[in-house]
Amino acid sequence: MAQSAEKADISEKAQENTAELCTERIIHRGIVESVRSAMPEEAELYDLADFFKIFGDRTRIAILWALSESEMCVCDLCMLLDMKQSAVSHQLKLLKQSRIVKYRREGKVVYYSLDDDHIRRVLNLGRQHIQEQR
Amino acid sequence: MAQSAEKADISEKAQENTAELCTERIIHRGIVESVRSAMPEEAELYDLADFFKIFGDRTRIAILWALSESEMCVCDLCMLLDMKQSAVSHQLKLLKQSRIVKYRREGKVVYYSLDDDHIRRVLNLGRQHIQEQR
DNA sequence: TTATTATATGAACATATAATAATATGTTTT
DNA sequence: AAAACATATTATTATATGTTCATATAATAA
Repeated sequence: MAQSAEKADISEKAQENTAELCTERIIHRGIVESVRSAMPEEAELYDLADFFKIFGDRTRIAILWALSESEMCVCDLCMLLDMKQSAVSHQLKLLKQSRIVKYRREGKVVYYSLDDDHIRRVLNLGRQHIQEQR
Repeated sequence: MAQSAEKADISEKAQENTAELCTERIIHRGIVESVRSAMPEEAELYDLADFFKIFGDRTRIAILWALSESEMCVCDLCMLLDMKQSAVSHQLKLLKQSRIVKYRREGKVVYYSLDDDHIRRVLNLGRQHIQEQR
């Protein structure tokens, strides 16, 4: 009843503008509704994606891997990774903003390290995963 | 000796072309060398980054969150996420290629689900992390 | 067979992102 | 104070990525 009403609604919309909305029919209404109620808020989806996005770059993974071995300064990272200082600083800024690394200053030198063991655990899960896929 | 030779070499290059190489001085040679020996191969860095990259998108996170609740077909996902079917299929293809989701066909309908508990653990670690940051 | 439905794919476009060059900032040393 | 140095930032450019449209494929029903 509610279902056929909605179907009518959908085909109406489809006539107006096929491109505007998802005009698919629901196949498993019950599942869709129960999953919908388990979905988080928009902001949480974006935060979660943004968190993982940081790990999704070769340069940042290299930096994180290095920092998982030892605290390092920017200059050391440049040399290790054979990269321009500004490129390294850019990535460190992102890592800093996401609270994935922390830093301490000692005179002119800034030392970076992993923010907490949480980050190390995420890294290790990823390492495990790709090991298994080989 | 080797060191001063290298320095001379670097400043020479710097004169020719400042942009060519990392011209920074090494501050902590010992650390750089020991970390260098702990770094993985290039391919492993890329694989790890590619793995996390998949989680670094709102749409894919939404799909994964949904699939962590229940197996779903493409059509259901379209309705749940209010997205075009082709957009959903494109993302499912990426998830499939990375072996993050698996699928089974039942007639015309294709059901997707998380590939293994590994994926669920990665997701949950991420969820925990952003919870703590709030 | 043809029609219908569910999903997949290719190409194009718009946006996001990483690296670079050039420059600025902040710290120490002289 | 000025010079030297380590790091940060801004603007730009090249590349990567997500969504859309159009179309293709696969399975079922008539």
